[in-house]
Amino acid sequence: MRMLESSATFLRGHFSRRIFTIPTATLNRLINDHLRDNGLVEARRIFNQNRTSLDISTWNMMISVYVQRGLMLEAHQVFDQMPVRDVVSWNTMFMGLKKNKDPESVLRHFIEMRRSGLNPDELTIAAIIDAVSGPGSKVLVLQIHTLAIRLGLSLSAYTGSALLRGYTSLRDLRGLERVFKEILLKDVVSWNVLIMGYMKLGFVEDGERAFAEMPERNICREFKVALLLFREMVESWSNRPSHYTFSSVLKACAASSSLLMGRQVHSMISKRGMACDVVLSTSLIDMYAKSGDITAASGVFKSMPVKNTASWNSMIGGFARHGLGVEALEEFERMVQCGYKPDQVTFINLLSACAHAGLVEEGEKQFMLMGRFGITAEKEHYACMVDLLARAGQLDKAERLIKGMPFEPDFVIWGALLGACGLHSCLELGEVAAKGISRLRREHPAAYDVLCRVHGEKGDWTSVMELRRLMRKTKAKKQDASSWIE
DNA sequence: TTAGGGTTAG
Repeated sequence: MRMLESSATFLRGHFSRRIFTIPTATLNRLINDHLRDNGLVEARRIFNQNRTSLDISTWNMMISVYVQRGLMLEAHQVFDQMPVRDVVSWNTMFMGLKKNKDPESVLRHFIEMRRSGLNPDELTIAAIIDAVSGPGSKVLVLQIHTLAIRLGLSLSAYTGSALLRGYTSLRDLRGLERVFKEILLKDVVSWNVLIMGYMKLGFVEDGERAFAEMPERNICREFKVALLLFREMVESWSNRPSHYTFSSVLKACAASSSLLMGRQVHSMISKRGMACDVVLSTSLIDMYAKSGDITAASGVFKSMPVKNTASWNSMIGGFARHGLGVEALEEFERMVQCGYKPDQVTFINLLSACAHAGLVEEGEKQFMLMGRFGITAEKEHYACMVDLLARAGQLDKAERLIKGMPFEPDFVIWGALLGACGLHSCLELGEVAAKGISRLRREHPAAYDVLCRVHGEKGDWTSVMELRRLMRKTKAKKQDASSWIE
């Protein structure tokens, strides 16, 4: 460090007297050494003094350091002042914006990058795909995939894994398989993401249909394929399953309530001595609870030498799912006694446990006590409370709670109220909820259903017919698609 | 000089 400082003084001296021009390579190395040694202030000083003569790689490194420390404003400043930018400069910015959860800026910058005439590389494609992925972005994912194919980047495992995530988010099984086939050298990540995608889609879309079509007894078609892939991977030496692999597979087992496979994975984890991993154990609890085996979930939880908030949340959530409200409350008490700090999720789980078990008073009490732990009630907590009150038939109270909320009711809150109105055949409030949802310009799958049924029960067939007509009309509406990249 | 996949909820 002292050597670095003295060399900087030496160079600065010569520079100020304009005797020598300092070789760019030396300056670059000096700044890089400072950055590596955590000397950001000194690096920035040398950088600012010499910025006109610096290598593009040094500019990029400055941006990268700022991005890694979450200093996006500073990263932006350096990026904006660059005389020339290369693909690394753009990629580094994309990663920073992505980390900052700013997908719109990622896209804006991507378009700007294309206009500047630079071609994306595999890192660019991956960052963009991750930024645009989501159920409503079909056109974008397809466009970027097309671009990746044209540039020959869809063959890479790095880009491929992002594309796999993209197609999973579109719930596009065929797209998922096509991308996987395209990847030339599949690595552990490609396999993990594929397995995860298969499981997610298998559960949501193909579930019962695949189950019925299946020639064998206990495994749905997609799960069998995924299990075979998983075994293939376990057996191949270069693709040893890691913590990531097991965690993905467990999450997938949980999502598909695949207890059989979950147990197999559990024994693989134990055999490899990975049973102590907090994340894996938490995944195991979740898997067992979601597959219906709450005893096994509780067994894993009790055997954990180290726990964290997520583990407790997972256990409390498991009890909630099983309608074991009292157990959830008791576990929560133990959590607090053991000195763990509950977070937002803890209370969502706890309140939903009360809602499922009909423990109205206890739920209200916990809702009031949240502040003691420094947690402010957010929309999610209000949604649980609306659910709790409305399910228990206290619809007026639920409505009052919504009116008194410090924010506008959202889709989840109206949905909870709507569901309960269906349960208790309350037309008046059901219509309020349905109107609330339509004001958000959204469709609720149960909205028409609930209203039709309640109108039907009252013998109001004119309204039922009108609703059915409306339903057909909305369903027939097609989504507009437009191209705005390139 | 940039580097992807893991836990809890609704």
